[in-house]
Amino acid sequence: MSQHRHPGAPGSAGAVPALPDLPEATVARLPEYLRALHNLADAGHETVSSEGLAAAAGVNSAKLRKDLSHLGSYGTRGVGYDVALLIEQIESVLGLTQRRAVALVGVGNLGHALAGYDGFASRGFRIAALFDADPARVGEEINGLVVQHVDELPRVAAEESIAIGVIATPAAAAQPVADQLVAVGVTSILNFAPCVLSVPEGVDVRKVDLAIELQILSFHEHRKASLTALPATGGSALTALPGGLAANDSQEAIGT
Amino acid sequence: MSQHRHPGAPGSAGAVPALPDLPEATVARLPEYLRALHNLADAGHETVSSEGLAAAAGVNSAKLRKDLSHLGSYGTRGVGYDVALLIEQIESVLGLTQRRAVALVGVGNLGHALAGYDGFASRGFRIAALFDADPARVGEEINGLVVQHVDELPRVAAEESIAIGVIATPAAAAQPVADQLVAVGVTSILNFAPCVLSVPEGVDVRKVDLAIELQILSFHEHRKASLTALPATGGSALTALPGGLAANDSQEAIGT
DNA sequence: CGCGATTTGTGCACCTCTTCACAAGCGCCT
DNA sequence: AGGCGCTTGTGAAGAGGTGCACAAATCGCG
Repeated sequence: MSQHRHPGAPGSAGAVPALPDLPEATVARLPEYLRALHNLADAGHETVSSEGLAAAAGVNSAKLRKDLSHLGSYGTRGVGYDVALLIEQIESVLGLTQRRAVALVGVGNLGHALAGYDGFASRGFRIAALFDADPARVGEEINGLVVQHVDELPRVAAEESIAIGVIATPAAAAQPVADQLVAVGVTSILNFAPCVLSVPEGVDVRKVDLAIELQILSFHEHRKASLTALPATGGSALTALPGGLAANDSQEAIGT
Repeated sequence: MSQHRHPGAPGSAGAVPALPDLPEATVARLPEYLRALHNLADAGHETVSSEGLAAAAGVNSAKLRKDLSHLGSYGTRGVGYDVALLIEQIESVLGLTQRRAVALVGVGNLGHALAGYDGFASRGFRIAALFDADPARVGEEINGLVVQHVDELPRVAAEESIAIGVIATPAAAAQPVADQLVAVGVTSILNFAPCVLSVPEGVDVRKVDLAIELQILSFHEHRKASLTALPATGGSALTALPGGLAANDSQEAIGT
């Protein structure tokens, strides 16, 4: 994904809540905890144990405790974590206290859906501008926003203080678009195009490739099929799939 | 544990002999290699070095070589890898020799886009059926497929030999849908709903949460901003941040 | 006021993944 | 034939992540 090296010594803790360099794996899980916490808060819970939160987030409880300990979170032994406080802490660490402006480039099939995805707005982001290179698409209004030509990017980026760029163009157009985003100062890019982006140091790129996810699933499907075909010494026939779920297979692990 | 095996005829991929248990990290990268290889093949390359392929896939060359060695791949020292052969090998390992049928449940905003996403078809998958629980959406035709009611799932799953289920419903509906998919024998699920799915052992779930990706980017953006705002501690000459970039001086007002 | 029940925070061992560095192998050129 | 340059495949070291198990801390209660 993104290559990170954290130079220097972050030891100096001023009056500012020092931003500890969290393990990347922890950072990737914090949003999941946050979502679970919001659910718990909506359900009226004021505190939650690591066990309960871990279950809601689908992780191991020890892992969760270690993750939270990394950001110096305050739980209470014998009680658990204060839900509201923990939400505040995680949102602060993730930088969600300010609503970041997102520019979406490429309003095709997928981009159209992303533009209308309300999950962004509800979780701290504001889609501030839509762009496309196709003049036929410029001017179209989606969700209250008018699609602009990608050449307008420099002006709009400055006006709207774009913090994150989302690329939903065809693969061939992705690299030029990324270059343009970088040129106007965007240092975080979410790329849906199936290609590798080359960006200067200091720019973070995360990639989401829907077909890759399916291919990974395909591998496991393939493997499972070849396992049932193999002479598994267990003996019990795994024929009936819907009815009996043979919990005998302890080797199945869903890794992510 | 025996992972070095010589298949008889690499040219014909009939019944796959033995599936070596690849590291999960390797499996996740194989699709990326595959995409890069297809690009290279289209560009007319017949062979490629690990260095070249690694660059095209955006990874370290040593990592790539180790990944390929895991699946017993045949490169030629001094020359590189045969592009066509490698494509065949990877597709065989990923189980892409057969085109798998995918059922998509939830034809809302995102699901609509997924139904029309041609990246699935071009990479070995066939969207075989669309479902929704909303009667108002049933009957709609998308990309040549008619949306059916989710209650039709058992019948259609059997008819179409559904191998993979994609959930693009709201979070509240995701778990029941997953249960239904599992009940009809689906053992691989790609979940776009922002929630944790609980499935029996032996069922693989992969999750894609678009907002989480943005939140991870937000964290890095937040960190970068707080780093530039901090006065550089003396002596650290290696903090060579990109010089050519316009420094985005958005000062984070970190509350006390 | 002390005790037991409960839950956090963490040291430690294990495991997976990454990266370096280099020997072995291959083709080409002289 | 022999040497030379290039590339693969891999051993080994290191880095990072995971999960167990337990001490420390806190609350409620008798």
